[in-house]
Amino acid sequence: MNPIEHLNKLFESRIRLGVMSMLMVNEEVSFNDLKSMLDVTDGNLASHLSTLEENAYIKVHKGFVGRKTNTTYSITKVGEKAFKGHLAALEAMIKFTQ
Amino acid sequence: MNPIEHLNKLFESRIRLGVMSMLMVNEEVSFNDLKSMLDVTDGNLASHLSTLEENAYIKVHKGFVGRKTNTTYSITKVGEKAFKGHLAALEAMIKFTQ
DNA sequence: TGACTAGCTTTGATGCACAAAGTGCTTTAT
DNA sequence: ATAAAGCACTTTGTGCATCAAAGCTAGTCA
Repeated sequence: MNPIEHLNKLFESRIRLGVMSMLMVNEEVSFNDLKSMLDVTDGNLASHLSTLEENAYIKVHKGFVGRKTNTTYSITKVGEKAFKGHLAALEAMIKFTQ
Repeated sequence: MNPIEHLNKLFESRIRLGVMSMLMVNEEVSFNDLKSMLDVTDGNLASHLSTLEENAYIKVHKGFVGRKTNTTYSITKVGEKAFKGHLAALEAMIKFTQ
C-alpha cells in the first residue's frame, strides 16, 4: 500500500494548507487576517487564493466594514470535502508510521 | 496562532513524505521496493533520496542479495526527529480544524 | 491635495519536480 | 562469448510553482 497516493496535490503548499485550515475553523476570514496569520506577502497570498478559487475550494465575498472595502473568504462544500479527504489521507499515513 | 509554521519544508514533497513513512515502519527498505511502492521513476526517486541524505535524514547501505547489488535505506535519528516533528505539526493543524 | 489602506495584478528571478535518456557495472541467459 | 537485462544512479531539459517586489486602481481620511 502506497501511503501517499490519496494526498491532494493542491495541499502540498503550506500556504494553501493554512488558508484551508483557517477557513475550516472560521466561517469567514478577511484577506488581511489571512495575510497576518499566515505571515505572507499580499501578492503571494492573492495568488494562492486565486488557485483555490479556480478549483472551487473557496469563495470570495467583497463587502464593507463601515465604509472601507473588506474582502472575506469562505470554504465551499467542494473545498471542505477535498480538505477532509486530504486530512484523512494524512491521518492514514500517520497511523501507518506507528 | 499560525497553524502551519512548524511544518517542515522538506516534507512538502509527497515522495519524500512517502519515503520517510516507509522508513519509519521498516528498518530497511530497498531502492526497488521504494520505487514500486511509491510508484515513481528511478531517477526521480534517486534525486529525492539524495536530498534526504544530504540533510542526514536517511542513510544508505550498499549490500548484496545473493550476488546482486542491493541498496537499502534507513532513517537516522535526525530524520526520525524531524519527521516526528512534522507529524506533530500536522496533527496540531488537524486538531485546529476540528 | 496628499498620504494611506485594501486588494489585487504583473513582472521577474529562482528553484523544484519530473520524465527520459544515458552510464557503468554486474548478472543471467543463450 | 555475446547478448540482454537489472540495478542504481547521473545528466539533461522542460515546464511549472513559489515568492518578493513593484505597480496599479479605487476608495478613505486629514
